[in-house]
Amino acid sequence: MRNQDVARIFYKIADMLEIKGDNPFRIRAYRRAAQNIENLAEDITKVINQGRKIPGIGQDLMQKVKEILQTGTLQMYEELKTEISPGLLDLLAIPGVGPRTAQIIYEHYGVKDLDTLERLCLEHKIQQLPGIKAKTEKNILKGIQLIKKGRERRPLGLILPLAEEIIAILKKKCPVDRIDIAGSVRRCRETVKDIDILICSSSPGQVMDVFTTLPMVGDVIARGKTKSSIRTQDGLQVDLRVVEKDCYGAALCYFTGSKAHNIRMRELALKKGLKINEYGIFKGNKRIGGKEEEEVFKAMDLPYIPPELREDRGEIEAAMEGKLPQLVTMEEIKGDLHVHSKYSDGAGTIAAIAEKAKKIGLEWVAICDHSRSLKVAGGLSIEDLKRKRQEIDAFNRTHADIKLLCGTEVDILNDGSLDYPDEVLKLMDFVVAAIHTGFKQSEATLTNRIIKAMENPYVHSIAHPTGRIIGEREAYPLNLDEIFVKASATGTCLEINAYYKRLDLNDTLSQAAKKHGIKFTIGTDAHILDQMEFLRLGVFVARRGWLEKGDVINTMSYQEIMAFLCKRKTIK
DNA sequence: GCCGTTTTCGGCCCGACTGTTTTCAGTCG
Repeated sequence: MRNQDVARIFYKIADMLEIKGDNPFRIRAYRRAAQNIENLAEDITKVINQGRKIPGIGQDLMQKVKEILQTGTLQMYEELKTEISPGLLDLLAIPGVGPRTAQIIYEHYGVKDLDTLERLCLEHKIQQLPGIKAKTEKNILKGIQLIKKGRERRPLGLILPLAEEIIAILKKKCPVDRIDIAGSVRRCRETVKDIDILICSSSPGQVMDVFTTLPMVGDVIARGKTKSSIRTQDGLQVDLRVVEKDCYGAALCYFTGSKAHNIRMRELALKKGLKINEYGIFKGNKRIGGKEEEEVFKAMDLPYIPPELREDRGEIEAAMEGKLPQLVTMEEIKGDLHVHSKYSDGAGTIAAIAEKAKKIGLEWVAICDHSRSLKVAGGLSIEDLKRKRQEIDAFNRTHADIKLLCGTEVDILNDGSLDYPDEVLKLMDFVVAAIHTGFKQSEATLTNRIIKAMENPYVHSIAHPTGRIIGEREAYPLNLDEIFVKASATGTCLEINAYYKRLDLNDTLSQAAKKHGIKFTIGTDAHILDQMEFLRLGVFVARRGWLEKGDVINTMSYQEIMAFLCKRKTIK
């Protein structure tokens, strides 16, 4: 039973209690517990066996967690399911339909699935219900169609450019004093559900006009004086808030979230006899600040907490103790440690990759092509690899402003051996080892393959360690504890793969690995030149994983990293 | 159901917009 499975049961219980009209704080307790379980970087069974506490889980919920782990379910949950049809929960998923509306529809028509509800809407049966009229019925219909189209979270790497485009248009067409992306995009979550934008302007009406008529608008959901929401033709919701200059910082805090972080901050404020909302910091009725985000934290006697950390995963406690990390920044990154070239399945020549790296502002880039057995990806023969070595050496002799590392992404074969012999690996500046086959093997087999690879002195890092692909493929089963211990013992780095669909290791696993003293390599895994710009996504993951400059070897200069990588080879 | 710098009971974050109302409930973030 995985953490996610336990969390899912608690989320469902919360939904069902909500429909029953239970105590809202009890409902919140279940959601908070679910979220905290979801965020655990370690297996919940292990955490509980060691008697460690999980925030938001008291005596009662702890008992329930244990019951789930032992029996695979929960009696209370099973009982709730007999009271509340699971189909009713699906109604809650419709945007615009909350517990109240779902309950009314269910009571009158016993609707259990979206198709039936859609038919009833089309027959105008829903608008005959108490408190529901034509407009609401139409909105429910829209919501159903939206769900059918898929309202899943989307990768940040695809959404961020859109958010930046909207900002650029608003800046161009309206008088803008300040403007920022807020919400989960600002916190750099790996996937996002919507885009939040905060703006301060001398002409709010004009801002709303421009916003609700943006070229990508498919639908205007709401248009108010301070808040408007649109849905793009692609079905993505974008919310815009206009705020006064003096509230900007407080509003930015508020709309950046996360919700869990905000709740903690507000609770903290209450204890200090203060109140914070999106309009500022208040002592009684008197506003004592809110123009800048820093003021909000300062009022709580806290240092500034970077958006990437605002998930209520311990950042407030760390801030109180003065133990916040100095997060690694994009400016500190000197190179990319995983780019494919034309030698294998990449599209760029050595020279083109170097040129692109220079444009991005890098000092060096490691070109890591696939190894010989990965035929579908144009894996290099030993002869071709040696040719590549020569070309890169020649390039480096004639270029001072950008340096190339000759690398390989060597396959970890089914028995854990590597796809090139040591005498070939030895010729490389940088070796990142990866599993590309046998995903269906057992946890023990897969774990042992990686462990064996880490024992090879020429292997510097493990590429995309868990193999997950966002929205497409689950991580393969691994004993990550064992892997972290081994990585630490052998001095092997772990990769944060920055390709927008991978982001692997992810934030919480990176944070867990850091506790073992492991160092990280960030690589874009770019197969076309433009993908090298995903580098920042890798930095976002690192920041969300609480990593500092010293944890990420991409922050080293060319001389430093060459020395670092060389040292690893001589350990044997 | 959790939790403690108003601590073992009594709190628990808070405001905008919509739609259906005629002062407010529901939903959302």
